[in-house]
Amino acid sequence: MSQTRSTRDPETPLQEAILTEARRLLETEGYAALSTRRIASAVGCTATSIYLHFKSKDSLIYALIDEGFTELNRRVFEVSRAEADPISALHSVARAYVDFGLERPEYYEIMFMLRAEQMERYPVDAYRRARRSLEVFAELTALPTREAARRGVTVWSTLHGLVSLLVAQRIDVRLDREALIEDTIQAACLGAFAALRPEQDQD
Amino acid sequence: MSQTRSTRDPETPLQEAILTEARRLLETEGYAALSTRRIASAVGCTATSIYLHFKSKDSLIYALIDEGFTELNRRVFEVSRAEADPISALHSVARAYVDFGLERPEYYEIMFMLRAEQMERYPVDAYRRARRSLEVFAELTALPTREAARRGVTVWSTLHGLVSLLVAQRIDVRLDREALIEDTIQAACLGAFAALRPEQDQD
DNA sequence: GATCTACAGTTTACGCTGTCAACCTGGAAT
DNA sequence: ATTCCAGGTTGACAGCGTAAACTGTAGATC
Repeated sequence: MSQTRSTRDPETPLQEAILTEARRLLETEGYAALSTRRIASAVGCTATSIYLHFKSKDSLIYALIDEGFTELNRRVFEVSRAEADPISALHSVARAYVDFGLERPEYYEIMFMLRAEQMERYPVDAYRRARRSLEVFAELTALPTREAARRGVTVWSTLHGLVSLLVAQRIDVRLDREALIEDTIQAACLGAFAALRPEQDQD
Repeated sequence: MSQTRSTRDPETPLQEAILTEARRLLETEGYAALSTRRIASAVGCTATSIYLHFKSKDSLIYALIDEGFTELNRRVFEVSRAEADPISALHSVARAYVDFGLERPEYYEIMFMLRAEQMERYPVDAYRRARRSLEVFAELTALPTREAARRGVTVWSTLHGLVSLLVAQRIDVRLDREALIEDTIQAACLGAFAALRPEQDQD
C-alpha cells in the first residue's frame, strides 16, 4: 500500500500538497495542531479528500515520522562515518541524536513520544528499518551481539530521557542546559563501555 | 483555589465520585479514554457538572497527577531511608522509580510524558513540591550543590528514558527485559558517582 | 410566612475532531 | 456513444471540551 509510504513513492500533486502542509503545520504549530480540516482548508480541498490519498490521519503522520527518521539517520550516519575510534564516534553520534531532538522537537515528539495505541498499525519491520540508526549505539559498544543490543538501548535510554524531558519542559530552567547535555552524553558514553556486572554476564 | 487540589482537601460527594471514576478510567483504559462525558455518565451527572468542581479537564488531571506523585514520593522515600550507604541507596531508589513507572504506566504517562502545552497552567512551585522525590537523585551523588543538581537530572534522564521507552513500547520485545532494566540502573548509578569531566568542573 | 440569595445541578449550544456513505463529474477506454 | 472510474464533493455521525443560560432548592433575612 502507498499509505505507509517511503519518501520515494510517486505522488499526485494533491498528495504532495497535503504532505507539505502537514509538515508545515507540524513544524510551526506542533502535533496538536495537525487536523485534517486545517490541512484541507490550507491546500484547498475538503477534509475527506485526504482519505483518497492516506488511509487515515495516522498513516499521514507515519509519512512524517518516516521523514523524521530519514533526517535522523542521515545525521547519525554522517557523523558515525567521520570518526575513527569508537569512543569519539559514540560521542559524536550521541551529540547528533540530541541535537536532532532539540532542533526538531515536533518530529521528535511524533517519532518517540507518542503512546502505542496510536502507533499500533505502523508495520513493525518498517519501523525497525526506519530507526536503523539507533542500532549504531549497539554497534559501537564492541560487545558480543546480545549484550551489545541491551547496552545500545541503555545508551539510547539515557539520551532519549534527556531529550524528551527537555522537549516536554520538565527540567528546571535554572540548570545550565549545555552543561547538563554534555554531562549526560558523557555519562551515556561511559556507560556504553563500562563493565556493568560483576564479571559474569548472565545471558 | 481547590482546583489544583491536594488529596487532603474537603470533598463533596460528587467531587469525590468524579475523581474516583477518573482514576478508574485512567487505570483501566488509559489517559486517552478520559473524557468528561464518560466520567459524567458513569457517575450519573452531566458533563458540565464536572466544571462546578474542577476548573477544567486539565485541573482534574492535575489532581490525578498529584496522586501519582504522592505514591512515587512514598515509594522513593521509603527505600531511601532504608539504605545506609549512598551507592546502594541510589540503586534502591532507582529501582523504586522504575518499578513505579512500569507498575503504573498510566500515571507515569500523565506525570512525565505529556507535552507542555497541556501542562502550562500547572503551578510551577506546586509541581516542584510534588516531585520532591526526584531531588533524591541529586542528594545521593554527594557532589557540590550545583553539580549535584545536574548530575541528579542525568541519572533521572537515564531512568526516565528507560521507563518511557518501555511504557511507549518502543523497545524490541526480543530483548531480555529484566536484564535491560538492571543494566540501565547500573549504568545510571555508575554515572552518578563517576568523574565525567577532565578534572576542572567549569560551572 | 414571604422574599432574597447562593448553590448545585441541568439543558442547550458552539465549534472543534476523525471518518464514513453517498453522490457527482470530467476524461479515458471500449 | 457509452461505459467506467479516479478523484473529488456534500452531508452526516458520533465524539470532544466548555460557555451561557436556565431551574430547583435550602438557608438566611426581613
